[in-house]
Amino acid sequence: MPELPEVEVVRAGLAPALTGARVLAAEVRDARALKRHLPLSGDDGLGGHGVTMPAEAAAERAADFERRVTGLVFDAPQRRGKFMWLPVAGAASATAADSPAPGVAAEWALLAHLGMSGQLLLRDTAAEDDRHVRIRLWVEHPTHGELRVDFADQRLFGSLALDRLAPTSDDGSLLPLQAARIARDPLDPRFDDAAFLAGVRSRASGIKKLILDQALVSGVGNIYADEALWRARLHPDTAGRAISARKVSELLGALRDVFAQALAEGGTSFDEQYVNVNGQAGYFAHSLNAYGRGGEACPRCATAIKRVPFGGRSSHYCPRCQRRR
DNA sequence: ACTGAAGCCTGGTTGC
DNA sequence: TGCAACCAGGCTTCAG
Repeated sequence: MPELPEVEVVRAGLAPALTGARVLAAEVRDARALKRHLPLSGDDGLGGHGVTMPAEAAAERAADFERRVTGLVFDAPQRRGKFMWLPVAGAASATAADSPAPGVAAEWALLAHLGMSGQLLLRDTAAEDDRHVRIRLWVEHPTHGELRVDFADQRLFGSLALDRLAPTSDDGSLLPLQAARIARDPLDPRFDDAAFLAGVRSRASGIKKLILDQALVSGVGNIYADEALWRARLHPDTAGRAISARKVSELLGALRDVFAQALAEGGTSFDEQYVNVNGQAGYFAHSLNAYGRGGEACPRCATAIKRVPFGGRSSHYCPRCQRRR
């Protein structure tokens, strides 16, 4: 499942091939992979969620995306939490013969969220189809030539979109509107440790719920939440306001450690749900101490790891190392 | 202001 | 064997 390390591996993998690349053509095979994409004109009346898309609206959304993405030239891929995007390069491209529709200029980006099972794959133009390819782009890079970018997504929780960029409030860097409320991640040099500490210690919610809140700290999903809590010896239900400042700092350090280690190992691959841009799995699954190890011995104290329901999914923790307060 | 649940999805697994 | 129910989980929306 793509969390920060997985998304970052994909972002870094796309960078050499797509920075400066130009979109030759686009094919939307399944408009459900455009949930976050809002057509410029002809309001289809959908917020993108909760309503089954009528066939007409789906076709219009697909056509709008294909038309507007064709001809775009990308700058280097960026990431905020689990969102990543390719900024559209400056106005130079907009004057070409096959220029994009008016309104698609430097302040736009091709936004991607991988959801649960999304993959961005770089393929040779002649390569066979991977499974579950929902959207395909043909691009041309000045030095690498032509290649395909395939967005594959089994469960369709992810999506691509053209989204507008706007300056952030802190340093004025550009963020897609849909990622505007996402906090920085713990590996970001500009991450605000003090704000995180204050945020955690002012809330009554359980600490696991808090670190899954992307507005407080981004990039954390179920796997790394369980791993960081295990490392910091915190019970997932411990109220934020009951945790000492020192312990919150320790947890932040644990998040940084687990992210950095997972990044170094190419991410965590479970059930072939996550692969890099070449379709290869990561190795961090072998390094997990708690997640997915219900019933197994805690690597620290040998007590059986507990698995309990948590908001429609599961929490894994050691009942001895991670005592409830 | 906060919490919990529903809804979006498919494919592998489990149960009958 | 065949089919239904269930589970995985990020994010948004809505009801309480």
